[in-house]
Parts: sequence; structure tokens; C-alpha cells
Amino acid sequence: MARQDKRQQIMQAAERLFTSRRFHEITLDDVARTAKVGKGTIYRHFRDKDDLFFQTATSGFDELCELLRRQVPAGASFFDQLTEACMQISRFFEQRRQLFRMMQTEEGRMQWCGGSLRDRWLERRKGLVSAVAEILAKGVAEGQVRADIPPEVLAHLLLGLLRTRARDLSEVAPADCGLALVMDVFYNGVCRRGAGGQASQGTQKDTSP
Amino acid sequence: MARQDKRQQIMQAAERLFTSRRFHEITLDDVARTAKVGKGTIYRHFRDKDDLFFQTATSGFDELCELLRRQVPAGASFFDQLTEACMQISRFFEQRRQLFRMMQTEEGRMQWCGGSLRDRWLERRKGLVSAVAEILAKGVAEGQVRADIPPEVLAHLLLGLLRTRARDLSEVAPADCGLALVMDVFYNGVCRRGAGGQASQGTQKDTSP
DNA sequence: GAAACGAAACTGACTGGTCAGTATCATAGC
DNA sequence: GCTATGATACTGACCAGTCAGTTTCGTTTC
Repeated sequence: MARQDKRQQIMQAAERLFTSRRFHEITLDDVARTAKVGKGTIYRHFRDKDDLFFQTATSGFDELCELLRRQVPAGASFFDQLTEACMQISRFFEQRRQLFRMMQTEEGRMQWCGGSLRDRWLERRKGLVSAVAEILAKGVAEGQVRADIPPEVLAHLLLGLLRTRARDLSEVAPADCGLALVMDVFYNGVCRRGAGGQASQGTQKDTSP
Repeated sequence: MARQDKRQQIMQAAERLFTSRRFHEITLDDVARTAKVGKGTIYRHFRDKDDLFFQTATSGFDELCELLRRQVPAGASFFDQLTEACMQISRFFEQRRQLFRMMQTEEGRMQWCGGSLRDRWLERRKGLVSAVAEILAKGVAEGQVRADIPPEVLAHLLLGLLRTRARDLSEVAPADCGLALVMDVFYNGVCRRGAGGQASQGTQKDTSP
């Protein structure tokens, strides 16, 4: 068996275990056993337990970026691109629910980690945000998206909504909350339109914190 | 010193420590020392380390709910209530940044916990969502918010946006992302409206459709 | 083509340190 | 006296990381 296969095997086992229990509840003996690999082998591929953990957690970003790069047609219209991207992201969150949760969990913890791990995390994360921001920038350029907000900020907000959908709404009210609905809120807001409802005067009260 | 004071002391120490390092990096001896309390005393107030941890993490919800209950004027208009609620939530996230992160981190991990802890978490969480949903329901009733989405779902989405703002945007682009902007996106969406340009700092030129 | 070799990958038993949780006891407050 | 507490000692389980020995595999030599 080739070296890379071993590595793959270890990461798969690590993903399976780290997504099922907490960090300190997983031993490297568990990982080794699950991966059908000697414990020492882990250390030939990963510096230590933390390294294994974060490499596993960050791998999701890589997969997702790769997915977007491949599945979102470069030449398509803004709307098609956005829809496709949201679908891909949502599907990924659903299919890899465990890994998604692990990524969520670790996100909040990255601050506590040594610089290099945190940097690596932020770098991967930025790749995803950029990919989405690029699509939104196209929407701005085509005049379909408001231009008063930087695309990166829009991308974060959209990802936040998708995250919320995957994390909270899928449990609380799955039936009420299709992807189309979330995208609709992102695009049109929750303001009631037409039928004499007040237009987009917005929420511009003084809200400086 | 009264019993509740002790408990308070322990939880404060726990919050300080658990928000600064990872669970397995904190010892109960640390907590006892920081709280100026005997180690055994901790066990008079909390079943075990997990219990202490989750009680600390969930305390944020209680505080936040209490804040909303007190600060959001019951008789005010929908808009005023929503604005006030968002301000309170945002301020809480900012001022108690560490606890907020801890809550975020644990949120994703609740699934892995024994039933009672998870239930307690969800219950507290639901309190917050309900408080926000109630305000939004008022908006629906008054015809200012679209009626095709259940208020709970709207509340989750709004909280998701606020979370994103506190978590990601405050680091990435704090200047670009005031609370008013996030609320505006929630209310009006990112769709470009009308023909009169929105002006300001977009990096893209208008290329009218 | 097979034997001998060497380097790198791999293994898993072992170790040294850590820590949650308990036990003990003297003290304080009521 | 009785309960809660601080201080501290104790212990038994646990586990990350190590390392000496084993396997694998490509290369060289005959």
C-alpha cells in the first residue's frame, strides 16, 4: 500500500472519530485502530494530535472549493452561478454533515491555536469566501446586486445564512426552509413588498453600537 | 459568603479559563485556584467537569434573554423593538466576545453530549429564538414583514446574520459592516432596487442592465 | 532472475506525566 | 453540633508520544 493511501486512511478514520466525539475523547490509539494502522505511522504523517485534527477539519474547505471550481460554470449568468454555488454548498453541508459540524466547531476555537494552524485555517476559509465573493461581484457588475456593500461582506452574509440553514433550520423546521427560501431572503429580504406594504425605506435608524 | 456567591465565583473563573483555552487544557485545579476555592467545593456545586463547562457555556443565553426581556420595550413599534433587540444582541456579542465564542464552539458540539445537557442547551437556545421570533411575528401581523415564512425561521436567519457579523465580519471588514447594514440586508435583501444608484464605495462600476 | 543490500515506512508495547475525582482534616460560621 | 468550606494529599486510570525492532520495496550486483 502506497504512502498516500495510508495518509488517506488515517484522515478518514480521524474524520469519522473526531466528528463523533470531542477532541479529548478521542485517543490516537482509537484513530490507529480505526485506520488499521500502527500508532507510530500517524506520527510519520502528522506532527501531533493537533496537526491531525486540524488537517482533517480544514480538508472540508478544500473539498468545497474544489467542488465550486468544478461545478459552477464559468460562463454562466450571475444568477445561475449563484444558484449553482448555493446548491453545491448546501449539498456539501448536508452530505458531509458531520464534517461540516466539525468545521463549525473548530472555527470558534481557531483563535486558541498556535499561529500556523490558525493561519492555515483562515487561508483555506478565505478561499471559499473569495469564490463566493467573486460571483457576487459579478452580480454587482451586472447591476443585479446592490453596490454599496463589498462583495466579501456579502459573501460572508450569504455563507452565514447557508450555515444557519444547515445548522439550525434543518433541525428546527426543515419543511419550512428550502434552499430557495433562504436565497430569496438573501436576495429580497424579509420586507413585505407590494400590497401597499411599505417599500424599502429600510432599517436606517441609528444603530451604532 | 453565601452559597450562591461561591457558585458565581466558580462560574466566573470557569468562564475566564474555558474561554481562553481548550477544554482539555483546563484543569479543575486551575479553576479552583482562580476561583479561590477548594477543589472539592466545585464538586459541591457541579456534578463534574462537563457539567461545569456546559453550565458556563449556557449561561450566556440566560443573560441575553434577560437583557432582551428588560431592554426591549414591550409597547414599542415593531421596528423599534427589532432594532433594540438587534442592538442588545450585538452589544452582548461584542462585550462578551469570549463567552460568545465559547457558545458558538459548543453549539456545534452539543449533539455529542448526553441527553440532559443537550436538552438544557436547546431549551435555553429556544428561549432566545422565541424572543426574537415574537418581535418578528409582530412585524408580520402589522404587515411589515412577509408572511410566507414562519417567524421562528426568520428569527434563526436574523440571528445567523448577527452571528456572522460578530464572528466573521468584525475581523475581516469591521469598517464595512455596521449593524445597520446587516439589518438592512435582512430587511431589504441584496437585490439592487430602483434605478437611482445607491452610490458609495462599491468597487464595481455600474453597467446598467 | 534472484540474491543481497539499504533506506524508508511501519508497528505496537512501553513510559512518564497528567489529571479527574475522592478522601481527609482542620477551620469557620451559624 | 452541624454544615459548608479550604487546603492538600492521594490514587487509579488514562494517553500522547517514543523507539527498538520488523516489514516493504526499490536498486544493485552477479
